[in-house]
Amino acid sequence: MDYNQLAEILFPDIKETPEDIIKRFPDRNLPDGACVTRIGPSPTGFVHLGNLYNAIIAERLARQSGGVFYLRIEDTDQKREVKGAVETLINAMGYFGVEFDEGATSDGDNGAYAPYRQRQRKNIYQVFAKYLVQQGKAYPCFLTAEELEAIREQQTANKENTGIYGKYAEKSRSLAIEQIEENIASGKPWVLRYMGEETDEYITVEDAVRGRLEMPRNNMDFVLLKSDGIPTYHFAHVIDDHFMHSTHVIRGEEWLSSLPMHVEMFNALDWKQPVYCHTATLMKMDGESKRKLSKRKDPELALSYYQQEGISNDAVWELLLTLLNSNFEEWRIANPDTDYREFPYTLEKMSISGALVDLDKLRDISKNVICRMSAEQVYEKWLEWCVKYNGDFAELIQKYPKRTLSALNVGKGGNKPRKDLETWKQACDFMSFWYDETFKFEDDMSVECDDQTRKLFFARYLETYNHSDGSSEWFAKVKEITQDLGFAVKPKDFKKNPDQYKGSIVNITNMLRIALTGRANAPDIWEVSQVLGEDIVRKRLEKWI
RNA sequence: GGCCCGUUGGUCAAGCGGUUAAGACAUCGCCCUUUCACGGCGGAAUCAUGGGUUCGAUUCCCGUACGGGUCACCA
Repeated sequence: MDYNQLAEILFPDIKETPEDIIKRFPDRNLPDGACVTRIGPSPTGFVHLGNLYNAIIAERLARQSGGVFYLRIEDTDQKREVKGAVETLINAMGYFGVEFDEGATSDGDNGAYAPYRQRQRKNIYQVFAKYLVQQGKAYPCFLTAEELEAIREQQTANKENTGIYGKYAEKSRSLAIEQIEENIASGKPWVLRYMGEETDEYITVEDAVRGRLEMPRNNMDFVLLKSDGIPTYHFAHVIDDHFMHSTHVIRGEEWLSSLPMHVEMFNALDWKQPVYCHTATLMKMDGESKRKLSKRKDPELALSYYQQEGISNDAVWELLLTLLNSNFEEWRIANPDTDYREFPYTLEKMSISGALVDLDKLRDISKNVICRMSAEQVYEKWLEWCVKYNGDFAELIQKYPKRTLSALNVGKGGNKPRKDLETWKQACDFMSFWYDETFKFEDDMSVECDDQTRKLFFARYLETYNHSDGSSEWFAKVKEITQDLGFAVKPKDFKKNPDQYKGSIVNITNMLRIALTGRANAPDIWEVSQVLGEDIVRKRLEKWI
């Protein structure tokens, strides 16, 4: 068989040579040790936690080494493409603070290795497809879907491996050049297959997160180019990561089983393999067992879930970092105020078993993240979220900016700040008592004491209330009333001799707190009163007399 | 089914042949406190399993079980 002739029949329009392509995409001029990484999502419109997880690794590796982090759109499957998906992806990543140095942008491409959308790189792939044909390493295959199906059935029945290899490849491989020419002339669809070798060799790959991997060498005649001339993932990955000069390929472990194909291609083209980093799959607890997070069953898989729930982007990032590097939490405790971007991320510390996404843990991280922010930052981020997801509350915040800011400062002083806010969504609920518009009773004060005591207390309280009292003056008055009402001023006294008192100061202050804030869980009463202002305080308490 | 990957408390995990098997979240108890929270102290709770190798295995090797992935002209 004359491979050059075959190549011309298959790719008459391809005039460029591999050398031309090599010239178009010269080496990157980067310092030693700089990592070039990327994410290569398919534009399906669904961005999930796993995308972010891998993106963070790639981003960290590149940024920490002074390298490049880019976005490549793997749109080789037209059927699954969703309009606007690239923009959705970039926005979602941007929300979580992931920015690209180069690559696809919402309206084009940015960078010297463009295009960054695979469908636009068709020509590049075909140059190498043609080259492989010339080398006798690839051939056209005219098998129909039905024929393929029949082969698969036969293989399943024989308990053989499925796929095109060995004797199953013979029919296509043995086609005479005249036959191929005729098939093409008559418009029969064909795919380009790699010429696999029958072999029982093993290959070893040093995976940067999993260590040494051993697997059987590829023996499959896998598809390089689909019938529309667009490459499969396998072929596109090899070509793109070579010419975009990726040093590290970070991807999920579901790619592990196709690794032999990729190794085969790098060898066939005599190119250097990138460092592979196969990451663990994110899992979820389902009843008794762990399972992979699924798009349909688990809303928390979608990145948009975290946005809707108002979970701060920093919190999600920190959660992922704790899953990614087991020493992150230690580092965080040692460096409570440092930006998480300063954390020295390493591949060696990566876990290789599937981590469970623990929403409890996320809440805890989120509390701490928000606690670390200044009131101004909280104000800004919370408002930003509200504008998008809770318009009513956004209005409220903007109607009372001063009060909101003061409210956010309550409990912040001292070295043991309160950690009331978990998420922006929860903040709307927790903060509702600061505004008459949203004030409501969540707890019942009637359990604290009888109606008469209540009336007496509030009457006395308001009578003696002086809004300009300091915290200790104010509390002295509360204690005085408490005592006069026959309640224990010290909770311990009540504990010791419950019969001697009608109750304890705890009941009184609980009642006061509920009257003022509508709930038992709220910050310091005096501070709250100061922020609320005398009018509101009086108005809320008067009704209980 | 073939091939591949994995398995330390409820969860995330440290651990690289000899440890009282870290730490975090959750949970429980106590303390602090005007409540709640915050904080502090403490408790309960883990090496899937059977064989080797070894003076000694959570750690190394083999088998088994369990979980996961993959076997497309999807990525």
